Amino acid sequence: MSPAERTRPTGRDRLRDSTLAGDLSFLLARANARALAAANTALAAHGLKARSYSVLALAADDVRPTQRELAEFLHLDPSQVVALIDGLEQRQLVERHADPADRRANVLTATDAGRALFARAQDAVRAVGLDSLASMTPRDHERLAHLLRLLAFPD
Amino acid sequence: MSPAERTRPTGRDRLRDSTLAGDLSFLLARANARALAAANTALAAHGLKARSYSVLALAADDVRPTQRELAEFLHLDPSQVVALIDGLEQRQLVERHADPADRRANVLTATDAGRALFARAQDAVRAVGLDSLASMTPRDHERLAHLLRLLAFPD
DNA sequence: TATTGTTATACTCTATAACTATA
DNA sequence: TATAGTTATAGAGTATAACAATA
Repeated sequence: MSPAERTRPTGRDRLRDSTLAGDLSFLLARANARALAAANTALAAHGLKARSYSVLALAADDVRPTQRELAEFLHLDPSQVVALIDGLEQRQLVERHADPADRRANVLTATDAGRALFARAQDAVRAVGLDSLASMTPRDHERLAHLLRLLAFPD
Repeated sequence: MSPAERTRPTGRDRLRDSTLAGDLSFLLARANARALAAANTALAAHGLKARSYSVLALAADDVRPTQRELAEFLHLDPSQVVALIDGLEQRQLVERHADPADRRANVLTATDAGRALFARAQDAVRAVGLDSLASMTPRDHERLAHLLRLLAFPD
Protein backbone atom coordinates (compact mmCIF):
# COMPACT_ATOMS: atom_id res chain seq x y z
CA MET A 1 0.00 0.00 0.00
CA SER A 2 1.47 3.37 -1.01
CA PRO A 3 1.58 6.35 1.38
CA ALA A 4 -0.85 8.22 -0.85
CA GLU A 5 -3.40 5.46 -0.45
CA ARG A 6 -3.09 5.63 3.29
CA THR A 7 -3.54 9.39 3.56
CA ARG A 8 -6.39 9.45 1.02
CA PRO A 9 -8.03 6.04 0.82
CA THR A 10 -9.66 5.06 -2.42
CA GLY A 11 -13.04 6.68 -2.95
CA ARG A 12 -15.00 3.48 -2.80
CA ASP A 13 -13.97 2.72 0.77
CA ARG A 14 -14.40 6.33 1.90
CA LEU A 15 -17.89 6.59 0.46
CA ARG A 16 -18.90 3.33 2.11
CA ASP A 17 -18.55 5.08 5.46
CA SER A 18 -21.07 7.75 4.44
CA THR A 19 -24.48 7.90 6.05
CA LEU A 20 -26.07 7.26 2.64
CA ALA A 21 -24.35 3.88 2.47
CA GLY A 22 -26.20 2.84 5.63
CA ASP A 23 -29.59 3.78 4.27
CA LEU A 24 -31.86 0.81 3.61
CA SER A 25 -33.28 2.26 0.39
CA PHE A 26 -29.80 2.83 -0.94
CA LEU A 27 -28.69 -0.73 -0.10
CA LEU A 28 -31.86 -2.02 -1.72
CA ALA A 29 -31.21 -0.03 -4.90
CA ARG A 30 -27.60 -1.12 -5.12
CA ALA A 31 -28.29 -4.79 -4.38
CA ASN A 32 -31.05 -4.75 -6.97
CA ALA A 33 -28.83 -3.08 -9.57
CA ARG A 34 -26.22 -5.79 -9.09
CA ALA A 35 -28.73 -8.64 -9.24
CA LEU A 36 -30.41 -7.13 -12.30
CA ALA A 37 -27.12 -6.69 -14.15
CA ALA A 38 -26.11 -10.26 -13.36
CA ALA A 39 -29.46 -11.63 -14.48
CA ASN A 40 -29.45 -9.64 -17.71
CA THR A 41 -25.96 -10.87 -18.53
CA ALA A 42 -27.03 -14.47 -17.98
CA LEU A 43 -30.24 -13.98 -19.97
CA ALA A 44 -28.61 -12.29 -22.98
CA ALA A 45 -27.42 -15.66 -24.28
CA HIS A 46 -31.08 -16.72 -24.46
CA GLY A 47 -32.33 -13.52 -26.10
CA LEU A 48 -34.13 -12.43 -22.93
CA LYS A 49 -33.97 -9.60 -20.42
CA ALA A 50 -35.32 -9.46 -16.89
CA ARG A 51 -38.65 -8.09 -18.14
CA SER A 52 -39.27 -10.65 -20.86
CA TYR A 53 -37.97 -13.40 -18.55
CA SER A 54 -40.55 -12.45 -15.93
CA VAL A 55 -43.37 -12.52 -18.47
CA LEU A 56 -42.19 -15.86 -19.83
CA ALA A 57 -41.91 -17.25 -16.29
CA LEU A 58 -45.52 -16.38 -15.51
CA ALA A 59 -46.68 -17.77 -18.86
CA ALA A 60 -44.76 -21.01 -18.30
CA ASP A 61 -46.18 -21.33 -14.81
CA ASP A 62 -49.79 -22.50 -14.70
CA VAL A 63 -51.29 -19.22 -13.55
CA ARG A 64 -52.72 -18.20 -16.97
CA PRO A 65 -52.36 -14.45 -16.38
CA THR A 66 -54.19 -11.82 -18.41
CA GLN A 67 -52.19 -8.90 -19.76
CA ARG A 68 -53.80 -6.66 -17.20
CA GLU A 69 -52.70 -8.96 -14.39
CA LEU A 70 -49.17 -9.05 -15.75
CA ALA A 71 -49.08 -5.25 -15.85
CA GLU A 72 -50.20 -4.94 -12.23
CA PHE A 73 -47.98 -7.68 -10.88
CA LEU A 74 -44.83 -6.55 -12.69
CA HIS A 75 -45.54 -2.84 -12.10
CA LEU A 76 -45.59 -2.18 -15.83
CA ASP A 77 -47.89 -0.10 -18.00
CA PRO A 78 -50.33 -2.23 -20.06
CA SER A 79 -48.78 -0.79 -23.23
CA GLN A 80 -45.36 -2.10 -22.19
CA VAL A 81 -46.84 -5.56 -21.67
CA VAL A 82 -48.13 -5.45 -25.24
CA ALA A 83 -44.62 -4.84 -26.57
CA LEU A 84 -43.08 -7.54 -24.35
CA ILE A 85 -45.63 -10.16 -25.41
CA ASP A 86 -45.32 -9.14 -29.08
CA GLY A 87 -41.61 -9.95 -28.90
CA LEU A 88 -42.15 -13.31 -27.22
CA GLU A 89 -45.05 -14.22 -29.50
CA GLN A 90 -43.05 -13.51 -32.66
CA ARG A 91 -40.48 -16.01 -31.41
CA GLN A 92 -43.36 -18.46 -30.78
CA LEU A 93 -42.53 -18.74 -27.10
CA VAL A 94 -45.95 -17.61 -25.84
CA GLU A 95 -49.53 -17.46 -27.13
CA ARG A 96 -52.44 -15.10 -26.52
CA HIS A 97 -55.82 -16.76 -25.92
CA ALA A 98 -59.08 -14.84 -25.75
CA ASP A 99 -60.60 -15.49 -22.32
CA PRO A 100 -63.97 -17.24 -22.95
CA ALA A 101 -65.38 -15.64 -19.80
CA ASP A 102 -64.37 -12.11 -20.91
CA ARG A 103 -63.52 -11.75 -24.55
CA ARG A 104 -61.80 -8.42 -23.94
CA ALA A 105 -59.06 -10.15 -21.98
CA ASN A 106 -56.09 -12.12 -23.35
CA VAL A 107 -54.81 -15.04 -21.30
CA LEU A 108 -51.12 -15.76 -21.80
CA THR A 109 -49.71 -19.29 -22.04
CA ALA A 110 -46.29 -20.63 -23.01
CA THR A 111 -45.62 -22.94 -25.94
CA ASP A 112 -43.51 -26.06 -25.52
CA ALA A 113 -40.60 -24.11 -26.99
CA GLY A 114 -41.30 -21.33 -24.50
CA ARG A 115 -41.24 -23.73 -21.56
CA ALA A 116 -38.00 -25.29 -22.78
CA LEU A 117 -36.32 -21.92 -23.20
CA PHE A 118 -37.55 -20.78 -19.80
CA ALA A 119 -36.06 -23.87 -18.14
CA ARG A 120 -32.67 -23.14 -19.69
CA ALA A 121 -32.89 -19.44 -18.84
CA GLN A 122 -33.88 -20.23 -15.25
CA ASP A 123 -30.81 -22.43 -14.87
CA ALA A 124 -28.62 -19.62 -16.21
CA VAL A 125 -30.13 -17.07 -13.83
CA ARG A 126 -29.73 -19.36 -10.84
CA ALA A 127 -26.11 -20.08 -11.75
CA VAL A 128 -25.11 -16.41 -11.63
CA GLY A 129 -27.35 -15.75 -8.64
CA LEU A 130 -25.39 -18.27 -6.63
CA ASP A 131 -22.21 -16.26 -7.14
CA SER A 132 -23.60 -13.38 -5.13
CA LEU A 133 -25.32 -15.60 -2.58
CA ALA A 134 -22.55 -18.15 -2.12
CA SER A 135 -21.35 -16.50 1.08
CA MET A 136 -24.87 -16.53 2.52
CA THR A 137 -26.17 -19.45 4.54
CA PRO A 138 -29.46 -21.08 3.46
CA ARG A 139 -30.97 -19.80 6.69
CA ASP A 140 -29.94 -16.21 5.95
CA HIS A 141 -31.19 -16.62 2.40
CA GLU A 142 -34.58 -17.65 3.74
CA ARG A 143 -34.58 -14.75 6.22
CA LEU A 144 -33.77 -12.28 3.47
CA ALA A 145 -36.55 -13.61 1.26
CA HIS A 146 -39.01 -13.31 4.14
CA LEU A 147 -38.03 -9.73 4.95
CA LEU A 148 -38.07 -8.67 1.31
CA ARG A 149 -41.53 -10.16 0.93
CA LEU A 150 -42.74 -7.83 3.67
CA LEU A 151 -41.48 -4.86 1.65
CA ALA A 152 -42.54 -6.20 -1.75
CA PHE A 153 -46.07 -7.19 -0.67
CA PRO A 154 -46.97 -4.98 2.30
CA ASP A 155 -50.71 -5.59 2.15
CA MET B 1 -66.89 -12.26 -1.13
CA SER B 2 -68.81 -12.97 -4.34
CA PRO B 3 -68.95 -16.43 -5.93
CA ALA B 4 -66.99 -15.14 -8.93
CA GLU B 5 -64.15 -14.09 -6.67
CA ARG B 6 -64.02 -17.52 -5.12
CA THR B 7 -63.94 -19.43 -8.39
CA ARG B 8 -61.43 -17.08 -10.01
CA PRO B 9 -59.52 -15.19 -7.34
CA THR B 10 -58.15 -11.78 -8.23
CA GLY B 11 -55.01 -11.88 -10.33
CA ARG B 12 -52.79 -10.36 -7.72
CA ASP B 13 -53.34 -13.20 -5.26
CA ARG B 14 -53.06 -15.89 -7.92
CA LEU B 15 -49.79 -14.51 -9.29
CA ARG B 16 -48.33 -14.31 -5.80
CA ASP B 17 -48.39 -18.10 -5.70
CA SER B 18 -46.24 -18.33 -8.84
CA THR B 19 -42.68 -19.57 -8.64
CA LEU B 20 -41.47 -16.18 -9.90
CA ALA B 21 -42.93 -14.53 -6.81
CA GLY B 22 -40.61 -16.64 -4.64
CA ASP B 23 -37.50 -15.66 -6.52
CA LEU B 24 -35.10 -13.50 -4.54
CA SER B 25 -34.21 -11.30 -7.51
CA PHE B 26 -37.88 -10.66 -8.20
CA LEU B 27 -38.57 -9.75 -4.57
CA LEU B 28 -35.55 -7.48 -4.61
CA ALA B 29 -36.77 -5.73 -7.75
CA ARG B 30 -40.28 -5.28 -6.45
CA ALA B 31 -39.20 -4.09 -3.00
CA ASN B 32 -36.83 -1.64 -4.63
CA ALA B 33 -39.48 -0.36 -7.02
CA ARG B 34 -41.79 0.35 -4.10
CA ALA B 35 -39.10 2.06 -2.03
CA LEU B 36 -37.97 4.12 -5.01
CA ALA B 37 -41.50 5.26 -5.85
CA ALA B 38 -42.14 6.22 -2.23
CA ALA B 39 -38.86 8.13 -2.01
CA ASN B 40 -39.43 9.98 -5.27
CA THR B 41 -42.90 11.01 -4.16
CA ALA B 42 -41.52 12.36 -0.89
CA LEU B 43 -38.64 14.11 -2.65
CA ALA B 44 -40.75 15.79 -5.35
CA ALA B 45 -41.86 18.47 -2.88
CA HIS B 46 -38.19 19.42 -2.49
CA GLY B 47 -37.39 19.39 -6.20
CA LEU B 48 -35.29 16.26 -5.88
CA LYS B 49 -35.32 12.68 -7.13
CA ALA B 50 -33.54 9.63 -5.77
CA ARG B 51 -30.49 10.33 -7.95
CA SER B 52 -30.06 13.98 -7.07
CA TYR B 53 -30.85 13.20 -3.44
CA SER B 54 -28.03 10.66 -3.34
CA VAL B 55 -25.55 13.14 -4.83
CA LEU B 56 -26.67 15.85 -2.40
CA ALA B 57 -26.39 13.40 0.51
CA LEU B 58 -22.78 12.59 -0.32
CA ALA B 59 -21.97 16.26 -0.84
CA ALA B 60 -23.57 17.20 2.48
CA ASP B 61 -21.69 14.42 4.24
CA ASP B 62 -18.02 15.19 4.89
CA VAL B 63 -16.60 12.70 2.40
CA ARG B 64 -15.71 15.31 -0.28
CA PRO B 65 -16.25 12.95 -3.23
CA THR B 66 -14.88 13.59 -6.69
CA GLN B 67 -17.24 13.21 -9.65
CA ARG B 68 -15.47 10.00 -10.59
CA GLU B 69 -16.04 8.58 -7.11
CA LEU B 70 -19.71 9.53 -7.26
CA ALA B 71 -20.06 7.78 -10.61
CA GLU B 72 -18.51 4.55 -9.32
CA PHE B 73 -20.35 4.54 -6.02
CA LEU B 74 -23.77 5.31 -7.48
CA HIS B 75 -23.26 3.07 -10.51
CA LEU B 76 -23.72 6.01 -12.87
CA ASP B 77 -21.89 7.07 -15.98
CA PRO B 78 -19.60 10.09 -15.39
CA SER B 79 -21.64 12.02 -17.95
CA GLN B 80 -24.79 11.49 -15.90
CA VAL B 81 -23.01 12.83 -12.82
CA VAL B 82 -22.20 16.00 -14.77
CA ALA B 83 -25.89 16.57 -15.49
CA LEU B 84 -26.94 15.84 -11.91
CA ILE B 85 -24.37 18.23 -10.44
CA ASP B 86 -25.22 20.91 -13.02
CA GLY B 87 -28.80 20.86 -11.77
CA LEU B 88 -27.83 21.05 -8.11
CA GLU B 89 -25.19 23.70 -8.75
CA GLN B 90 -27.61 25.97 -10.63
CA ARG B 91 -29.82 25.89 -7.55
CA GLN B 92 -26.72 26.74 -5.46
CA LEU B 93 -27.05 23.60 -3.37
CA VAL B 94 -23.59 22.23 -4.18
CA GLU B 95 -20.23 23.57 -5.37
CA ARG B 96 -17.43 22.12 -7.48
CA HIS B 97 -13.90 22.66 -6.15
CA ALA B 98 -10.79 21.83 -8.14
CA ASP B 99 -8.77 19.32 -6.13
CA PRO B 100 -5.40 21.01 -5.30
CA ALA B 101 -3.71 17.60 -5.40
CA ASP B 102 -5.08 16.80 -8.88
CA ARG B 103 -6.45 19.72 -10.81
CA ARG B 104 -8.30 17.42 -13.21
CA ALA B 105 -10.62 16.31 -10.43
CA ASN B 106 -13.60 18.19 -9.00
CA VAL B 107 -14.40 17.73 -5.33
CA LEU B 108 -18.08 18.22 -4.50
CA THR B 109 -19.27 20.02 -1.38
CA ALA B 110 -22.69 21.23 -0.25
CA THR B 111 -23.57 24.86 0.47
CA ASP B 112 -25.39 25.83 3.64
CA ALA B 113 -28.59 25.95 1.61
CA GLY B 114 -27.78 22.49 0.27
CA ARG B 115 -27.30 21.08 3.76
CA ALA B 116 -30.54 22.64 4.93
CA LEU B 117 -32.49 21.25 2.00
CA PHE B 118 -30.92 17.83 2.45
CA ALA B 119 -31.94 17.77 6.11
CA ARG B 120 -35.55 18.50 5.17
CA ALA B 121 -35.48 15.98 2.31
CA GLN B 122 -33.98 13.31 4.58
CA ASP B 123 -36.81 13.80 7.05
CA ALA B 124 -39.36 13.43 4.24
CA VAL B 125 -37.73 10.24 2.96
CA ARG B 126 -37.57 8.72 6.43
CA ALA B 127 -41.21 9.57 7.07
CA VAL B 128 -42.45 7.61 4.05
CA GLY B 129 -39.88 4.88 4.62
CA LEU B 130 -41.35 4.20 8.04
CA ASP B 131 -44.70 3.44 6.45
CA SER B 132 -43.28 0.40 4.72
CA LEU B 133 -41.10 -0.61 7.64
CA ALA B 134 -43.59 0.01 10.42
CA SER B 135 -44.48 -3.67 10.66
CA MET B 136 -40.81 -4.62 10.93
CA THR B 137 -39.03 -4.85 14.26
CA PRO B 138 -35.80 -2.87 14.73
CA ARG B 139 -33.99 -6.20 14.97
CA ASP B 140 -35.38 -7.37 11.62
CA HIS B 141 -34.57 -3.99 10.13
CA GLU B 142 -30.96 -4.41 11.21
CA ARG B 143 -30.86 -7.97 9.88
CA LEU B 144 -32.22 -6.85 6.53
CA ALA B 145 -29.65 -4.06 6.27
CA HIS B 146 -26.88 -6.53 7.07
CA LEU B 147 -28.01 -9.05 4.46
CA LEU B 148 -28.52 -6.39 1.81
CA ARG B 149 -25.03 -5.08 2.49
CA LEU B 150 -23.65 -8.51 1.60
CA LEU B 151 -25.38 -8.29 -1.79
CA ALA B 152 -24.68 -4.58 -2.36
CA PHE B 153 -20.96 -4.77 -1.45
CA PRO B 154 -19.85 -8.34 -2.09
CA ASP B 155 -16.11 -7.60 -2.08
C1' DT C 1 -70.40 4.00 -18.50
C1' DA C 2 -66.22 1.23 -17.41
C1' DT C 3 -62.55 -1.97 -18.78
C1' DT C 4 -59.06 -4.67 -21.92
C1' DG C 5 -55.91 -4.34 -25.14
C1' DT C 6 -53.73 -1.40 -28.56
C1' DT C 7 -51.37 2.50 -30.85
C1' DA C 8 -48.98 6.80 -30.93
C1' DT C 9 -46.22 10.13 -28.76
C1' DA C 10 -43.21 12.46 -25.79
C1' DC C 11 -40.22 12.28 -21.98
C1' DT C 12 -36.62 10.34 -19.10
C1' DC C 13 -32.94 7.39 -18.45
C1' DT C 14 -28.90 4.95 -20.05
C1' DA C 15 -24.84 3.85 -22.88
C1' DT C 16 -21.31 5.24 -26.10
C1' DA C 17 -17.89 7.82 -28.27
C1' DA C 18 -15.17 11.89 -28.93
C1' DC C 19 -13.03 16.00 -27.05
C1' DT C 20 -10.06 19.12 -23.38
C1' DA C 21 -7.14 19.66 -19.76
C1' DT C 22 -4.37 17.80 -16.77
C1' DA C 23 -1.27 13.90 -14.94
C1' DT D 1 -0.04 7.29 -22.49
C1' DA D 2 -3.70 7.48 -19.15
C1' DT D 3 -7.29 9.82 -16.42
C1' DA D 4 -11.14 13.52 -14.93
C1' DG D 5 -14.53 15.97 -16.63
C1' DT D 6 -17.44 17.46 -20.49
C1' DT D 7 -20.38 17.34 -24.63
C1' DA D 8 -23.24 15.23 -28.09
C1' DT D 9 -26.04 11.64 -29.60
C1' DA D 10 -28.56 7.47 -30.12
C1' DG D 11 -30.97 3.75 -27.84
C1' DA D 12 -33.78 1.85 -24.19
C1' DG D 13 -37.06 2.51 -20.89
C1' DT D 14 -41.20 4.97 -19.02
C1' DA D 15 -45.50 7.68 -18.82
C1' DT D 16 -49.61 9.59 -20.98
C1' DA D 17 -53.51 10.03 -23.81
C1' DA D 18 -56.64 8.45 -27.24
C1' DC D 19 -59.00 4.66 -29.62
C1' DA D 20 -61.82 0.10 -30.77
C1' DA D 21 -63.96 -3.89 -28.90
C1' DT D 22 -66.33 -5.75 -25.18
C1' DA D 23 -68.56 -5.76 -20.62
